Amino acid sequence: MAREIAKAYEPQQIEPRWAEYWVKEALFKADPNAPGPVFSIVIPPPNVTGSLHIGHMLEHTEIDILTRWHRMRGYNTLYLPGTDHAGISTQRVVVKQLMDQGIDYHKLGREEFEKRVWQWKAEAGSQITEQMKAIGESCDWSRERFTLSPEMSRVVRKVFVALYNEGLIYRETRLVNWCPVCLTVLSDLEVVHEERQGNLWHIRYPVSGSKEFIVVATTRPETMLGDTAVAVHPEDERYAHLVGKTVVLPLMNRRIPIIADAMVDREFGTGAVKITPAHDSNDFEVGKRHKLAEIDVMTDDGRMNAAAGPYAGLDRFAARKKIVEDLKAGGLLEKVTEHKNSIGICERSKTIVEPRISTQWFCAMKGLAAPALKAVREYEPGKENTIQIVPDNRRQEFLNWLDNIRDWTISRQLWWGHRIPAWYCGDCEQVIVAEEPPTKCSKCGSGRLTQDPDVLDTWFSSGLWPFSTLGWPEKTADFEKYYPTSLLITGYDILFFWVARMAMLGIHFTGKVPFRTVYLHSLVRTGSGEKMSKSKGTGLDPVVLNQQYGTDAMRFCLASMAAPGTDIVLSDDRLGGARNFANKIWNAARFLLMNLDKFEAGGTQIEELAAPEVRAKAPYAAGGAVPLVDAWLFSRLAGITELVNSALGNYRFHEAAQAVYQFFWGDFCDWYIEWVKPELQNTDRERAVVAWRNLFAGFDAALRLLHPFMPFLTEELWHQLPQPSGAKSIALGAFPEAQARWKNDAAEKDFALIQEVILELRNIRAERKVEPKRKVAAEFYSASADIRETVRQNLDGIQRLAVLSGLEFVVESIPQGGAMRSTARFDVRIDPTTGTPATSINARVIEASAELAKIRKEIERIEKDIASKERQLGDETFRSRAPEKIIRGMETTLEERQVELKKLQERLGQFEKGPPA
RNA sequence: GGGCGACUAGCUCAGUUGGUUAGAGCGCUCCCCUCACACGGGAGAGGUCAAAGGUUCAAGUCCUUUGUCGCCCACCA
Repeated sequence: MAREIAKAYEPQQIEPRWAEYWVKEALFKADPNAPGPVFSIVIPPPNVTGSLHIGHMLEHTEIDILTRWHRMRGYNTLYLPGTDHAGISTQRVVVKQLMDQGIDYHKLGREEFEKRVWQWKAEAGSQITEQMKAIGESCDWSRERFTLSPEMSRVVRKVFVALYNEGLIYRETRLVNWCPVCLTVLSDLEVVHEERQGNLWHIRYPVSGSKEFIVVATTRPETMLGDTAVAVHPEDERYAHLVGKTVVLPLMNRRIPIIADAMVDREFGTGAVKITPAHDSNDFEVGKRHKLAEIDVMTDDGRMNAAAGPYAGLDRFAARKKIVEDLKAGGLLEKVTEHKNSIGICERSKTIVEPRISTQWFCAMKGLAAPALKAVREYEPGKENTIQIVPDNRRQEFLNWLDNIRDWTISRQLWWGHRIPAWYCGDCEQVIVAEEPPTKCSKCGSGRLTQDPDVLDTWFSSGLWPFSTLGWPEKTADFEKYYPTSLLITGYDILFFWVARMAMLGIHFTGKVPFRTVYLHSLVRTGSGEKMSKSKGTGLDPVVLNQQYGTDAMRFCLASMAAPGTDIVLSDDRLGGARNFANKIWNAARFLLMNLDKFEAGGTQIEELAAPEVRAKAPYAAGGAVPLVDAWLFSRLAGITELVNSALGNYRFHEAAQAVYQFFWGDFCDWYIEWVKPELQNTDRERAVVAWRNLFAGFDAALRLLHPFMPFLTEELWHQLPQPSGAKSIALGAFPEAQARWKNDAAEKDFALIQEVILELRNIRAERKVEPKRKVAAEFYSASADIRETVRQNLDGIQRLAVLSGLEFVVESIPQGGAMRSTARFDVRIDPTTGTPATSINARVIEASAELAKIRKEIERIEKDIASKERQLGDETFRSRAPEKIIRGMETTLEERQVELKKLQERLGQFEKGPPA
């Protein structure tokens, strides 16, 4: 049976097949009755109409790595997928789409509009989940959820009504953040602040019945049309005589009072402030204190309204311009200065947010925040009902925010979302809040009821996600088994938007924290440090990258860069490196497969290699002893496995990925495979079988270690290699555990010595420009009998990997100079006459002088090192305080350094006598 | 105005509790298309860890100050 696979790894040929297989076989369907400890994770639901971006790719890679890792370790694992209706952004997308077709969504009417959005959701909504399937995320697709599905909506209504009945949800008129483009109120979090260079206009307000002016400074002249007072500080002597008088509001010719209020900063501007309660939150407070009128001078789309008199109809910025001109013309503009201030921008539309008086629904937060605060503050490993936040520095951020939390504006003037379950009676003042539509007024019995037109902030339903998706409020098997979820992986940019709200609502409604740990992943940034964004054209499209490099390479690359707490800048180089790694793995497997035939031809059933019990017994001994290289490999494997398991347990993806990389490429391919090649063909059948068994067991373990990072590649290769019949997927197999019996310090030390000997020999060859294939004679010297013995026992491998015709053990130290190298423990020399003869004299002189300089530099470095060590070791305080291990180690190193120094000095002496042979 | 983070090899970045000669990928130099892999193999060069001070037997790692850059929070007109 010929086992041939393509010469290079071609992910496009492989990925779709396994992606489909995993879904079709429902391999990752969770079973609440299955045994094992629980690992459950719910996806941060991406926007239903969105598509996968690079941030998702990182997030989902991390989630899937941990999910697959836990599953392989025998956990009862659930990875629950789903999407978010994403109220405001979805509505914007559909509105724009309609606009492109020349349709005004207002004219369509609410019902028809909602229908169109559902239609759009049906068409576009599966894109992101299809992509998730295509990149092989190991979700349980039978449990897919959507925040606006009937089931989730019922939970939303239930929660709303409960909070209302508890008095935590209320309706009130106050100054809110208004987006004139989205035409809805926004929560504080949806307003992003930006520092911008603006102006401070100093405007003269004439004092009534006097020739005096009071000068106010403002950054927003257009709001003066709604001024209802001018305020000064009560103790400001400059204006004391004016308090109680009135001014004539310029342009409007309205008389407004001069009042005294302590909120005024005497140092700022002129010390006199215009008060516009309807358009500034500070002024709103002042207005309340002084019972001032609130004059809204704008329309909901940011134009001046009728109250703005002659400016009505102008856009707010046009009005500003016009007003400034008019003031100037009237001699009322004293001066204009530059002023930097931070302004609020709508997160979605990027428009400047307008503070505006409006009646909205709010959720009181203080009471909800307290238990969440407690759960995070009191976290300790293993402590029930507390939440761990990783990385730790985000924890303080979380606590600070919750400490200063303000009420949450939960209503939105949108059509796409969970409609607020509140009805207003047309015949009395009654407000009815209920889970199901009421038929008549609970107070007057009237049937004239209208439902509140607004919908809920999209984060309201997301806030319920960890329990709404698991069947709450019913005590379903899923809820009982998988809640609280084990872990939440999400971006730190939505720590407050989402994580905090889930924590609060989860604890409030279920009495338990919704997740035990929150791991906040990095953000993927562009080369210039910005957050990647498709709209800015700076985003990398993961679908394109997956095509180009393969999903596995992409995943591996992201994982290897995902150090907690630092952002990621992705580069083609880095992706290419990961792709090369995938190819390396592929080719190592190819090597195994190509040789399997030969092995089989020798009469051994390859099925034997597939048997788990055969693999479990590795490393096998040949002739009574485990060959050094095998003992070394499995000892390394034990170390790497330990490291990977501990790194993944601590969300240190990069450490885990890099460790596997080094192991596979460096240890397994460069050394192990190269070393065992001849053994596989050994005419001593028993030895060959041992070599094969060990090779397969080693490769099998490596494949499993790699699987969470590179699921497609490993699944494909796993199926190509002999496996027990009936085994469906590497994903359902066991993850390696570090075996105590694999640990072998002596083997690691001995093989490291062999590697060093080979390295030094190759080094001389390269320096002497010996042709790669030319076998040269070499000499070896070591004062240590142990070292000599280790080298003697591994002579074949050394000769082969260093391309020697023979290695002679000499009894005396090899004189310094010529084609030799020294370390503290041994000397090696090659016979230059077997190498390539004479380069030109000129070249030799240059080389010699370069080497001389190198030797001198090295001597200098070692002398410095020796001096520092001698000083430390001679220091009594050091000896008494430093750990024994450090002292011991330093002493040994010092001895070695001294030997090295002596040899180098000898070498230098040789050089000075004359050029080397 | 507060708070946080970054500054380590030409580039992009690792470096958990301070402990013997600071690492990786890419790039660079030299040699090789050797029967798994040129998406490869072999051998190298390259860093006074942003600056200054301090703590310590010992500092890339802890403290202070400064500089540059980035982020978050905050109602200063």
